[in-house]
Amino acid sequence: MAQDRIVSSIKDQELIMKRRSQIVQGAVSLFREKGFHRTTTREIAKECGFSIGTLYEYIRTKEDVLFLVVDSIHHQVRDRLEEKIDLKNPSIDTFISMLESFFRLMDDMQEEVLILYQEVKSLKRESKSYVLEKERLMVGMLERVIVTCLPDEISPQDARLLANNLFVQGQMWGFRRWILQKQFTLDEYMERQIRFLLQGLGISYTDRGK
Amino acid sequence: MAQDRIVSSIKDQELIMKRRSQIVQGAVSLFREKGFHRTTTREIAKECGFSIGTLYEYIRTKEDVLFLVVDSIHHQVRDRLEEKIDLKNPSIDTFISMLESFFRLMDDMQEEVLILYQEVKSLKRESKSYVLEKERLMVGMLERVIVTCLPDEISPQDARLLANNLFVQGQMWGFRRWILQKQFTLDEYMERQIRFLLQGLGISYTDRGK
Amino acid sequence: MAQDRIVSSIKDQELIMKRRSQIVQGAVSLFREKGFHRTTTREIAKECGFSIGTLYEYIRTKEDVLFLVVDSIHHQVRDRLEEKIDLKNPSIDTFISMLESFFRLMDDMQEEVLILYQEVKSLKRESKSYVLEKERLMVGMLERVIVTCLPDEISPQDARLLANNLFVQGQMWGFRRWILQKQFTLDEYMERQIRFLLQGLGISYTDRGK
Amino acid sequence: MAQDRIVSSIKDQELIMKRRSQIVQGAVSLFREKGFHRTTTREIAKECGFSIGTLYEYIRTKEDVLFLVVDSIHHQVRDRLEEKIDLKNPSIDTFISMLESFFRLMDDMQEEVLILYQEVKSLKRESKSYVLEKERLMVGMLERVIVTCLPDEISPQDARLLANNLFVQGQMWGFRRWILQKQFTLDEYMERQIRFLLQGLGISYTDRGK
DNA sequence: TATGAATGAGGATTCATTCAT
DNA sequence: AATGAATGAATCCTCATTCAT
Repeated sequence: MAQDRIVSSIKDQELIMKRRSQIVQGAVSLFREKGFHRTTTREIAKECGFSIGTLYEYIRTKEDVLFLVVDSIHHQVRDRLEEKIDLKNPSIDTFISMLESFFRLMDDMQEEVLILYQEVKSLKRESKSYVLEKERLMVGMLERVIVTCLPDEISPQDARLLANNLFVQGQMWGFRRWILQKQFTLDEYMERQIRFLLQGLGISYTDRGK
Repeated sequence: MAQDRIVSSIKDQELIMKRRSQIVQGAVSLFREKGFHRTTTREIAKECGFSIGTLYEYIRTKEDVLFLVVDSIHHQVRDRLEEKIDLKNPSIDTFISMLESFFRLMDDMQEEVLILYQEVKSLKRESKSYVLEKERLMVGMLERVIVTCLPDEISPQDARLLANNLFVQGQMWGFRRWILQKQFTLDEYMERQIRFLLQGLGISYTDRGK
Repeated sequence: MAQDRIVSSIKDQELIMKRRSQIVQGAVSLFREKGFHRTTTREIAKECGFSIGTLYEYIRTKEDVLFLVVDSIHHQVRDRLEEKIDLKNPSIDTFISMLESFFRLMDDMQEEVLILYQEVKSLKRESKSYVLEKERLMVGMLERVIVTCLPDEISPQDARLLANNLFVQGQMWGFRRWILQKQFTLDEYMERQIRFLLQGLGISYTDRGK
Repeated sequence: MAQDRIVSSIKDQELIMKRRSQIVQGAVSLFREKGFHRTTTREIAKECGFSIGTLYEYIRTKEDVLFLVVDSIHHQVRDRLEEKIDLKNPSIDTFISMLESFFRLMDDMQEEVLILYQEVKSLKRESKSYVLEKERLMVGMLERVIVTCLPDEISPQDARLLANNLFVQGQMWGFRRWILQKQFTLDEYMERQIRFLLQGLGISYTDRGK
């Protein structure tokens, strides 16, 4: 559990959870605006509605806040993704609809994903490994979807690469919005990405999905 | 010209160019290592081999250094990309070989591209627009390659999206190296990405390229 | 009574005594390790086995803890010294054996004496006077021993100075242990100091004592 | 050289010496007043007449200031002591006069000695060893004086102990001034200490010296 | 032009103390 | 009486930037 990696001087575990979720909420909105480095711990405390001293009862360093934020975002993405994934009845149609859910999720969380993207590098080695491992798991989820739902055999290598492609294309919608969201609506974007993917796999893509 | 956007108190234009290229060189290697925020101006000056005072004769703020760096990287990428692009004899084969050149270029400059990726956000609005505009031009180059070399008509929208995909897949090789470069060699990676692209466009991809 | 100088919000006097002795015990071991300034009130509370809130029920400021500690050490030293002092049968031999007891006591309590030595300065003027007064009493005890046990008349001034010398030589064994305890065993040290003292007073010191 | 143990970002060596001596001067007067821990770096900077930033150009941590202070005091004491020591014509009379110089020196520098006494413990292990080594050297000087000037053979052990006694008696004049300086003038104090020392060594002490 | 000493606003973190439960 | 969460003033230290030489 990520929470356990951060030491607190508070004993009440529930309170820790509550306060930390406040911290994450406050910090996310600040990190969005100004990035991790330009945000001060005082601002974070203020945004959370408590004093600087209280902030430091729940974390040990500023980097801990970043770790909490990054970990929380990962959690959310994974939880929401898991919700949408159903491998019981694999078919092209369910495949497409899962991909759509994925793209919509990435659209919905683009701000958070942007943070993930730009600030993970500021974590210390150890936390970074932890976070990257989590990302690997998420790519793994997409990979499994691909392997399970597609009719023809696909090599594990190809599946992994396509999962990475999809993952990045999902993120790309957010971090390249300055170029993409001027050209496409989300639906257009999704439709095209999915079409290229399926055609790339030799699956005829008529006008299904959506 | 990007250089003109940064004021210097030095008159000699040639000297400015020379010193600034020293600055870029020194800064790039530091930014790679520790990122923009964790690099101090003193370190930059030292790395460049001159004093902090001299550094400030050629720039006005630390952000100027970042701008110079980012701009220089863009320049290099573009120059080296342009070298490889030849639209005189469009064909699938030249298309493939251009893409390969592109991937190799991104492999070669992955450190620099990473900087581009992670630090552009630290630029002030104005510089950022300038830089993003440059990136648009580069995507435009890929777009033109796609439109020109591929036999069948392709919609401008599709071309643009594919250009973005390619562009990001090139960068992805570097910034997701922790996952990709453990799974694939560069050649494997390129081969696969190109294959998926062509198949996605309905072009049979046998064993050409490379 | 020193205890009365410190205000508590607790009514039960016995409880106050009990808790304060816990405080002293915990604090001494921490002050030994890290000194007064580097020890936090939280650490003290923890070491004592109760909460920070409880700690503050029995003292008003961190300095109170230091005062309690210093006072308690003084008390111990005095009590244990008094035990050993017997002026009923004055003689050179009892003199020597009392001095030996004194040196052994200082050896035994060197950690505490060190605290006394290094931290008294951190007390506020008023507490400091109180503490110094206590020290004066202890030097007075040595002084009386000297005056009573030595055969020849000795001027009060000389007696006072010698008492101070002895007192500091006792402490010195602890706070200069890095140099003294590498050169001498306690017995050697005592034997020599006592010999010089007696000879300085013109009393032949053969091989008595111990 | 102690100065070399502290890193500075300033290049001009002479300036470093000058500024550091300012730092020492300012810090000594503050440490006298409030002790090391209660003195802030800002106060030190202000006392020295420069900004906090400038202070930190010449030191790296607050502890460095303490080290500079302690080292400088040691240096002064040693230099001034060395001046007075002349082992060319050893005799009881020169011995006495050297001891008197020593006591006068300790009287003159009692404030500084007090700092030495109370704050050395706040140094980190490494600096502390360095400082204690220096103190050993000073005790060694007194030891040599004893061995050289006294007529009868004296065991090295005894010489070492007496040197320590003298050293501490010198310091004691300052750090126990609240008790000693109320009872004795400096001359009385010296005269007595020297007398006891000589008699302790079996040397008849009439009314020589001074 | 080049240098590098000086500046001080700003930032992360600590910790004695309080007070509601 | 006991608890421990909350507070925020205080403190150390950094670093971008300036300017006299």
